[in-house]
Amino acid sequence: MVRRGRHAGAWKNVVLTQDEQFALKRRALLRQAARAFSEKGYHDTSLTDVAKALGVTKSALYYYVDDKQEILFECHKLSHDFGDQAIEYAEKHGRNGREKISLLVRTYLELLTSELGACAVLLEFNALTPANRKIIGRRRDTFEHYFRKLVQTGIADGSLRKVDPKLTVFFFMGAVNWLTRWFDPSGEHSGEHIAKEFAGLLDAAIRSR
Amino acid sequence: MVRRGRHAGAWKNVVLTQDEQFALKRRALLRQAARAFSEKGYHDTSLTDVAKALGVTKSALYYYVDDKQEILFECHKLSHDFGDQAIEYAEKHGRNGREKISLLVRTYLELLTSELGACAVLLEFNALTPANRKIIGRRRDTFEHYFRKLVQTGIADGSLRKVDPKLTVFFFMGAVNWLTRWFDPSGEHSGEHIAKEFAGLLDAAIRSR
DNA sequence: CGCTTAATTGACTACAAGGTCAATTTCTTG
DNA sequence: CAAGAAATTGACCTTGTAGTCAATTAAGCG
Repeated sequence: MVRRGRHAGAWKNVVLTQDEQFALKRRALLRQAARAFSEKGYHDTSLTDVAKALGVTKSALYYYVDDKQEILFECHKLSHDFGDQAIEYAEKHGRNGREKISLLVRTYLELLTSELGACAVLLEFNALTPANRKIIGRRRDTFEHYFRKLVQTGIADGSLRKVDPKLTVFFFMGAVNWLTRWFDPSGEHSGEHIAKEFAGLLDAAIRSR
Repeated sequence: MVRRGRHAGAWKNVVLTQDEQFALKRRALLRQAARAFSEKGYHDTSLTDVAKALGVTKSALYYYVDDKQEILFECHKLSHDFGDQAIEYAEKHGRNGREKISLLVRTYLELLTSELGACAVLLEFNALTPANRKIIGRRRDTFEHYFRKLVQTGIADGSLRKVDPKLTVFFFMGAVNWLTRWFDPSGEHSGEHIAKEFAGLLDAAIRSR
C-alpha cells in the first residue's frame, strides 16, 4: 500500500496532519488484526471481525491496506525488526559468544513481549503468499544464521560448551515462537521476567561448565 | 465417524477383512492430510488436494470421515497418545525428577519424529472447533501439568536446580512444537539424534550443578 | 450367475469471506 | 460558506471449498 501524497503545507500544524492520522489509524488496524490473528489464527480471522472491533466497516480497512495479506506481511516485518534491534544491541554490548547470546535473547524477548500484538504472528508463516514467504523466510534465515554463528563463536572462545549450533538455535527459536501463543501481558509473569528466565535457561543449557 | 458394523464371518480370512481395509485406508487418509496440514496449514489444505494425493475423489474421503474437522481432531489425539506413552515410559524407568524428565523428553521426541505426520498438527490448535479445542486443550494441560510436577519433583529431590516449573515447561514445549515445522525425516539429522540433543540441552538447562 | 453391500464418483448446493466500487458523509482549507 | 479531497459506507460480485446425494461401479458371497 503506497499512500498517495498530498501537499502537507508549509508548517506542521499543532494537531495531527492527515498523514499522521493515516499512519496512526493504519497502525491501529495492524495491531488489532495481529491480536486477532494470534488468538484465532490468520484464516479464522475475518476482516469483518477486525473492522467491527475497530468500530468501522470492512470496506474502510481497504482504505489503509491493499488486502488481507498485506496485513500479515506487515506484521511479520515488524516482528523481524525486533530481531534486528536485538542483534544490534547484543553485538554492541556483548564481549564474547556467551554474553552476546544472553543479551540477544533477553533483548529480543523483552521487545516481543512489550508489543506482542505484532509478533504473535510468527506462527502464521505459511499463511504468507509464496512471494512474501520468500522475503520473510530470507529474513528469518538471516537472523537464525547470525544466531548460529554466535553459538559457534562462543564455542570457539570457550564460553560455550560444544553443542550443535543449528539444533540449539532451532531449540530456542521454538521456545520463542511458542511464547507468542501463551504469553498474556496481564498474566502473572511480566515480559521482563520471562525474558530473564528464558535467557537463563538457554544460558545454562549451553555455557561451558 | 462411527463405522456401521457388518458381521465379520466365522474365521478371519488370510487377506484383509473389510474392516481392516477400512481402517487402513482411513489411516492413510489421516496421514496424508496431516502431512499436508503441516506443510501448508489446515485452512490452506483443501480436501480436494488430499484426495488427489491419494488418487481418489474428495467425495470418497467422506466415506471415511464425517468432516474435515474430524481429521484434524483425530491427528491431535494421535499426537497426544505419544505424550501419554512417553509419560508411561518415563514414570517406569526414571529414578528421580531429572532422570524422568530426560526420559520423557527423549521418548516423546523419538515418537514424534518417527511418525511426524500425525504430530505436525500441534501448531494448528486454534483451527480446532471450540468443542474439540476444549478436549484437546484439556489433554495438553494434563501433559504439561504432569511435566511441571516432574520439574518440582526434581527440584525437591535435588536433581534439578531451582527453576520456574511453569516457564520451563513452556520453554521446552515450544521447542518441541516448533520442531514439527522444520524437521525433515530425510534431512541431515535423524530423529534419534535430535531427541538426544534436545534432551541434552534441556537437561543442562535445568540440572543442579 | 445374481443379489447385496461396500466403495467411489461427479454434479450440485451452500455459504463464508475477500475484494470492488459508486455513492455518501466528514474534514480541511482558501 | 463553498469546493474539493479524505474517509467511510453499503450493496454487490466472485471465488474457493466444505459438504450433500443420487447414481454408478466394484467386491464378496450364496
